[in-house]
Amino acid sequence: MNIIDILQNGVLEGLKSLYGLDFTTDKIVISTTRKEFVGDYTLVVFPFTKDTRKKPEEVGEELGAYLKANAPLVADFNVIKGFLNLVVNDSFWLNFLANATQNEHFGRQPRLGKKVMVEFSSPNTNKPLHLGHIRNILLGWSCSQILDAAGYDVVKTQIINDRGIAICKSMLAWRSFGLGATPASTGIKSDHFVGQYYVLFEQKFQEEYKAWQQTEVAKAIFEQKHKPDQDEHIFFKQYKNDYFNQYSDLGRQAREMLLQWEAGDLGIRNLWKMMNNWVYQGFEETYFRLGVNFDKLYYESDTYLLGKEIIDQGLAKGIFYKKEDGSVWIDLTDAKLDHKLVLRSDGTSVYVTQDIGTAQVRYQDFSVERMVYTVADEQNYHFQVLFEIMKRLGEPYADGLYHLSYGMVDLPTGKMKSREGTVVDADDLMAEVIEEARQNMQERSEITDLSVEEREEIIRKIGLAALKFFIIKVQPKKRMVFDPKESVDMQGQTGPYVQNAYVRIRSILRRSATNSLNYADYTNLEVAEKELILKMYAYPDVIQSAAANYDPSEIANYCYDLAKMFHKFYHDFPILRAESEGAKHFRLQLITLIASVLKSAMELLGIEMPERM
RNA sequence: GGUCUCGUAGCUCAGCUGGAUAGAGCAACUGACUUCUAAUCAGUAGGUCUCAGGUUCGAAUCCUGACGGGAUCACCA
Repeated sequence: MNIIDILQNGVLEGLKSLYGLDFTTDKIVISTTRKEFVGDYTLVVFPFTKDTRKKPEEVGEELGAYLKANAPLVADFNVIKGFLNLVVNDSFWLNFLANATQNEHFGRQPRLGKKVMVEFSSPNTNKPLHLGHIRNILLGWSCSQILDAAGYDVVKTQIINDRGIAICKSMLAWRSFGLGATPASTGIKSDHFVGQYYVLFEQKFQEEYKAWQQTEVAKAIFEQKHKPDQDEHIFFKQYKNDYFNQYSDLGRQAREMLLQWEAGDLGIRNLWKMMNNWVYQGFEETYFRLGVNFDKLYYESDTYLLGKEIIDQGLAKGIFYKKEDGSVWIDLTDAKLDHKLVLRSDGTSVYVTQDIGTAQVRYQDFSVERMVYTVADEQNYHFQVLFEIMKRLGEPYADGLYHLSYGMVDLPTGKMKSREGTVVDADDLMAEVIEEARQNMQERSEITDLSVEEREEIIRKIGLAALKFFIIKVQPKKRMVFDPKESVDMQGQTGPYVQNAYVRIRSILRRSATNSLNYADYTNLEVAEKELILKMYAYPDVIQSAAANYDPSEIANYCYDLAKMFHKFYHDFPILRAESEGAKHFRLQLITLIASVLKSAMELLGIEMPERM
């Protein structure tokens, strides 16, 4: 039982016995004591003043005395204004420390026997991964790890958007202008290779579009359709899609290719397979570098036709309705949403339809109770609609659907745009941040005795930690700013700072020859020592909370807090040269647990700890 | 315009279901390595928590409204 629960119960009993009053636990607010006051936990007594008709100080004194006499855990208390500060028996903390150090799974919950699927990354196969994907991947990955630690059986998945007009653009450009070049023949990483042809298509298309704008047809369209406040430049910028669909020769070829693909044209399918395989190879490398993997892959080319049957069934049940033109809709206005199309008039599926079908397939494949979709917040509306539809269809897992929505990563200049070449590439970014770590390392002498390989491994861990921590420490739903020109920080509230705390501890433990620890005579804990123990006592709750909120930033901030407390402790107190053997042994035990919690917590974020740095 | 979302120090961010004097880091300035790794620690300075109401013993936190940023409102995915 958690200590806060025990204290709450004690307070309940106290209120009953002292005043004959019954309260519910939600009125009993207990939090950790602020560090400027004496105590471990603090009870807010204001809520009891009304019923007891006593002053807060009086109630505090009486409750404190009761707890001290009746709750074995409570060693002492003091009252300041309306706050009752409780001091918990040191033996409780010493016990906890000993037990937690023994428990190699400390913080992790026992298996619940419940399955949850986490979807993340889900890239298009026409270009390489960028900074936006990195936020997505790190969130999805750490969420998976956190749910696993909270007792769930997690299936990590991604849906690969391997079909559609965008992929055809890359294919068309390669076929028209590639002259048979391959990643192998050019030595370019294979997903970047394909991405180059996507960019090339856009360039050629822009040229074509510019030329067309000078034609009589174009001028006539401008005259006829432009709004009063639009000049030619603005108008044609917005007209681009229409041009692509109606007049563009390249657009016509791309659409044709898509139709051939859908018809199963062998040549097109082979080209598609070849280029997609290039992309997959490149993605694999990037995922590997990032340290992530998946348990199951879904491909849009397999799922894009799904969902129609469910729509038919729902139509029979009256959940959907059919318009005269044959299109099928659902009315969600009573859920404050709009009418939504689910089947086109030609009977084909749209985006939601696919997602409805895919969700059902996943449920059939894994019988998961919950599904987490890691997708940027621009799709909030889509997921509201999807989840509402699943509820109305009465799917058994409908209540377990969650959209892990996150804000875009902005550059200081604004939004990233692939067309304007302002995208920060994932591979480049990782390379840069590792280079940054290498630069920093050159001013240090700590690991000069190691081999080149060992040093490189450490540098890699530090660089990636800086990048990952920077991104994960921000709450998912908030937009964040990333300046690629400014090097990623390695000092202060960063990944390397947390790693450094771990490394310092490992260094001490390497030097200490002691294997059996005996600190039975060490009974008067320093305030700083107790604070550290309290912080670690909270670790399991932090995991639970992060899992419940699908929020890895809670773990990141916890890591930073704990590392900060340790760094200060390290500075203020000797460990190997402590004032007594008891103190030394106790502190060795303490920092052993700190190291293990830091390592465990950072692992939940996908961040590796070096032994030295 | 409707809906959703964000607004805390110059910058990047914490602040849990309302609780004590709103906290970190970066940048600036100052100090601490013959002592367990200075990627560290300590200090100075920096705030009308966007604004206005409301609920409450108590509001950065909850409610309403305004202002500002963003997203979204396709027979695209």
